Amino acid sequence: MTRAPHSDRHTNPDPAPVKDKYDPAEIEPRQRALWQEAELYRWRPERVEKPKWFVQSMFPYPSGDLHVGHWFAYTGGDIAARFKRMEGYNVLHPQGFDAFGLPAENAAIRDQIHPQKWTYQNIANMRRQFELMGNSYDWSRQIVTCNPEYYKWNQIFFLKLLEHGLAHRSDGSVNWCPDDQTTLANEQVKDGKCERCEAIVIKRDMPQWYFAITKYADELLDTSEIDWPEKILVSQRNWIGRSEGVNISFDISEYGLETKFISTFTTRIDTIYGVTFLVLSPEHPLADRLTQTEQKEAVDNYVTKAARASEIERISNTREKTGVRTGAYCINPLNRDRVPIFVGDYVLATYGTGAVMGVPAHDARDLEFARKYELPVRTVVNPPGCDGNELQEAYTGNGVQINSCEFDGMSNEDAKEAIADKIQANGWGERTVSYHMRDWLISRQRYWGTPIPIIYCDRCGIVPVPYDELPVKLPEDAEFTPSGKSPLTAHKGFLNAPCPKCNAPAQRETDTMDTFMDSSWYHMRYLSPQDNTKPFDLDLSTRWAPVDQYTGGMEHAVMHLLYARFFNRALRDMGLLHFNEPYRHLFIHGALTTDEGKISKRSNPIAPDPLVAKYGADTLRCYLMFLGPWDKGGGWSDSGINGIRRWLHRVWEISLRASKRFRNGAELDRDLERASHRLSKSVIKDMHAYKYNTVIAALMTYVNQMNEAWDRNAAPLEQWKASVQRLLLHLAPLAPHIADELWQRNGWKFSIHNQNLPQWDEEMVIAETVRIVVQVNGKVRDTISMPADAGEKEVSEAACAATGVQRHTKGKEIRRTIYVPGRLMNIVAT
RNA sequence: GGGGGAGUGGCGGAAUGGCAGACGCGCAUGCCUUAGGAGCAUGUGGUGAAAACCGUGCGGGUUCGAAUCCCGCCUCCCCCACCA
Repeated sequence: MTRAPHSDRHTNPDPAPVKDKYDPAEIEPRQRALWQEAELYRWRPERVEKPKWFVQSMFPYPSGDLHVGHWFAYTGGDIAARFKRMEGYNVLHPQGFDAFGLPAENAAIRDQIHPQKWTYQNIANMRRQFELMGNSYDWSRQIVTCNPEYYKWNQIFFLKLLEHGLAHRSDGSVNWCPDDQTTLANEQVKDGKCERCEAIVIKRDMPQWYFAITKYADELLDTSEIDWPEKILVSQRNWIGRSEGVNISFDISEYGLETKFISTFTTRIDTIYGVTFLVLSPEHPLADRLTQTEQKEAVDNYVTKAARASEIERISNTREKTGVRTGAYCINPLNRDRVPIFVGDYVLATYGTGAVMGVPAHDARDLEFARKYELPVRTVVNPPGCDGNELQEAYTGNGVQINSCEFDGMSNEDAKEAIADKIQANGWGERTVSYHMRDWLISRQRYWGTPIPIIYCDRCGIVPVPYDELPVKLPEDAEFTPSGKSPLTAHKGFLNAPCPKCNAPAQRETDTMDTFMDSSWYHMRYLSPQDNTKPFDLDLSTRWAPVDQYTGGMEHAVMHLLYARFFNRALRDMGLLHFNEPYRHLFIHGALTTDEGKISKRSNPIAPDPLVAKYGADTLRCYLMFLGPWDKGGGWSDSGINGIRRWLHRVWEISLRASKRFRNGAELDRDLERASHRLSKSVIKDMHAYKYNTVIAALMTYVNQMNEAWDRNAAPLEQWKASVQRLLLHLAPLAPHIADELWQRNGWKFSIHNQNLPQWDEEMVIAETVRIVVQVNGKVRDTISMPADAGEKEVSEAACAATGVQRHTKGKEIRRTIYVPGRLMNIVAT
């Protein structure tokens, strides 16, 4: 229903035809059609005269609908791309879909819809929603990772990694539902139970494929080639978790097993004389072997229970440290002490050697454990100034060795080296480096992912699928059962295949790859998305890589971003590309939240579409960016969106005002001129820092200043037009539709998005006179107005004479003055 | 538990050693209007008649000067190996 235009029934001082009103619903689709027709955002690699700028936002998972969280993330990326174009760069800004993953499979089970159909429906819908945003993507380069033309390259990379010794098959622990006989993702485990059948979930080992990221651990610690936020670099360093220490063996030969020693890793070999017990992880191969008959039942029960706890639970310091005696003992090689062996779940099988030496005096967790099981506490590093009383807390700092035989009296730092030397000399162990990072487990017991191109043959063993048979495609007629079991294991046509070597009946690998495989190299695929002869173009990649600017969310701080760095190096070492780092600059935007937490598909999506229908895409874009700094995120509420709409209406009106009715001034309006140069200075500076909220604030201020200039009636037409141009040019990256519409309505050449940034002149920023704040003893007492070029002496004299200053210096002696040129004068008086 | 970030008016935020609260929301008053979830104008941290004083989570410190730097504490949010 259309409302009657009431306004022209009444006296309107300046009646405007309806079509001159700002109507986003009319102009936004029209502008987007013009851009598309002109192929405005198509990447043109042949334009080598311009410097290149590859700017990429982390591609979305096609979960169904874009929510305002997506808009928040992708608007910022688009603004960055548009700004770089106006700075004169040749910009590539692509987009795609990270289309493999668990939700598609869940939908298949729940709604009996094929994951492929579900995924492509979602992609179509999200493409439509993306286009509403008006982002400057080159959609001709869209990639979809579940397309066989894409995942074929995952399979080829997998085989190449295997050939180069960078992929291996080893046991790994999974969440296992004993009722459904299937692997569960962490998110499918609710309170230790299977979310489908409520059976208690256990940990189970099964053979899985890994990539040898640990071989690159030290290289990944080198971040000299990348400009990333420090918080991300810190996260990656912590994740890699490099620590230097000693592997030392404790003698268990008295039990007559083929294994004569338990190896433990410690970074504190200086505390070796303080060892009063030893703890094995429940998964440790010796845990069962060493357990004495009378302890057997207790240990078995404990190990079964431990298999149910998650890793994060287990290493939590608030959780009580528990363990159980094995009844066995081992010998500390340095002092021949015989110490008891426990099994405890605060020790992780995956870190170090899966066994730790217990030094309760110098480790908080060990102390807690020792107190619980009444084990002795022996201090071996004396804190400085210690009076010899027993320590109340574990002491982890430096000090002097005591109770440590010939090392007594040394600093513990020196003792670390001396003890390590002695251990190496006697063959009890060796210095080693341990990493917290494990190899990258890529196997997933799922359907909706890249099939791992391997065939298992009884005679030939593990046989790679030959390159000319790739891709190994997902069968389309798979069945999705409520148990969640991988459909590939039940699909005879997929499972059974002849061995490529001996042609005997054999079976395919039914696991698929982690979706982080897809995202480890996708940026390169944007350069040649339709090329079926190679994964990416070596020449283009050499010229266009690395990605200059990558933006995304904090949740990818470690895994995706570390895997991509690893993968790039692996490709380099296999001769497939010639650079080290995939992403040169990185920007991590914040998250939009509601009272219920972070906005996401899973928790509380807020749909942008109704807001676009009511306010327009430009208003929503600006509103989201005006909420706060892009890297901080913030709380979502639409309570202020109307303010942005009002402002864009004012931009509309002020930009078209002169053509209707211009009140000409004769001379340049100096205040407006200064405001213009100041605007460009602050906008350009803040755009480089992604501070879009203050960019918008500066533009709002400028609109107010233009209105003041209009009221002064002082600006000549040319100056006014230049001001409108400047306003629109700086607005264009943020609100691309209205900026281009107004640009064209003013008769300027299509498109505003092909224009260069306005220039500014530092001399024009400086005012002729400056207001100087005058303080007495640090408190503001007056302000004075001075010529911009006034010297300190003149300012000081004027400041002392100011009435507000006089009042507070009367009867006092002026000790000194501090002058901040052009800004502030502080008078110290007592 | 570990790692990261943040605490400023009624609200979102600005200011990173120099006028605290830019810009906007909300609110108030006025104008316009048959009408307004529209538009325009003015005002808007607190106390106070004023002068002035107080004020950036809390307590201390450095400094001529601290939201900003340092020390100690409190609170909240985000991320953490099969969600992507």
